[in-house]
Amino acid sequence: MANKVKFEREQVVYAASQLFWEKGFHATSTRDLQDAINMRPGSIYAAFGSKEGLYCEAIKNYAKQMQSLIDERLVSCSSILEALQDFVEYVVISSQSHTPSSICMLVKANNEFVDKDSYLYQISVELMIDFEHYLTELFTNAIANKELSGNTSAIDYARFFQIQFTGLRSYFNRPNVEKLAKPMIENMFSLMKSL
Amino acid sequence: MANKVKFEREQVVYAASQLFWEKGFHATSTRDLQDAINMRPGSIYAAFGSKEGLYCEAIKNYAKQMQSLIDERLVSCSSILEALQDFVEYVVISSQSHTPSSICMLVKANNEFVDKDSYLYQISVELMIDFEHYLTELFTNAIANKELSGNTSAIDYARFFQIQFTGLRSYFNRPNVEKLAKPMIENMFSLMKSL
DNA sequence: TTTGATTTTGAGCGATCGCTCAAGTTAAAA
DNA sequence: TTTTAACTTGAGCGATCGCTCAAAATCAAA
Repeated sequence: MANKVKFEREQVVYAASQLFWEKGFHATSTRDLQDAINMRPGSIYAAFGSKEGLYCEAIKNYAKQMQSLIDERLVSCSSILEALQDFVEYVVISSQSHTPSSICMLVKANNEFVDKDSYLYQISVELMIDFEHYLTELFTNAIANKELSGNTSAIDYARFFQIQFTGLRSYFNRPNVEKLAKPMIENMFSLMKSL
Repeated sequence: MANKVKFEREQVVYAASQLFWEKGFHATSTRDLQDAINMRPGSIYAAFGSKEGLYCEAIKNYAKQMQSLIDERLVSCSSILEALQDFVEYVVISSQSHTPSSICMLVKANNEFVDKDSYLYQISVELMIDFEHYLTELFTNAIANKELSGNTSAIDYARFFQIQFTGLRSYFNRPNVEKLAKPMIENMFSLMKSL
């Protein structure tokens, strides 16, 4: 052997994800990253290969963070829809002040990487599809639990959820609309239940 | 006097808006712009002051393009809701192949400019609010025409429209979902009519 | 200890960035 | 035709970009 790495990979990737989430890929410089994760270029490139490599781990880390937020609520809430609504309210309302951006990092990535052949665009699509599958499982269970009618398929509920959620997060990325959030989210869920 | 400018400002700004819309502000280099608008740096900076100055004119031009798309349809369609639905179908479906991005340039700008004090972020908010006011007028008329119930206020219809529209455009910025668009848009409008 | 494989460091490379400005070109006014 | 103010050109500036690599530091094994 000889020597061991001195950084905590998980912590470093998390810190990088926060910065990339806030500023996007292009507007985040490697100098910004050096400061944020407290590593020198040589170590960064030994560990992650490139700015793109680090971004790739960062965005995957972000996707996990999102799912964890839902998973926690599935444990503490008494129904799947309640957990989802609590999750949406947390993301759109409560977390605003201590989160890098109102906008989903996957959506930001999907918007930013214009070249459809690029690796990072494809990763963004992959992670969004993963999330849709995850939601579809939840809605499958919600239908089985009679929380939702079976008039709409689980995948269509998942699509509906993603569109509403993305639309809401986009809408609340502007000043002076905070008070509208709660009723709009309630509206989203009552619409969903009426599908 | 002495000499006259040799470029058509409107055409140049339009060409710049297409490039900025596609690639975003940070990923568009001034060399890219030079090629796209066929001007040399000296002329560009004499006419627009800075990359930011040109972007500013470009995004305002984009907002006008959007409103024109609706205005045209208000003339040719027999109701306001029909015009809006045709507009949404055009943007989400028909225009996909010859448009720089599925994503609204205002939304892209709003996502990209993180610093809330920056001029370009504020412009993006301003233009979104302008568009919301424009929509509110349309929905005011639609309510007066009995195309929509008066149970919901015009501004709330406008907000609903923006959230759905943004969510849809985001959803369709991924491959292999084209066939879902038409029914989803129909769903959006039938939901809106049921509000 | 000493050794030596491994990791960390940071000066700095070549490329590209946004932008400037002196020189050349143009055309209305004299 | 000459003058002259306005416009266009493009070489290139200083700054910053993503990234490299030789040297220094580190620590398990000998």
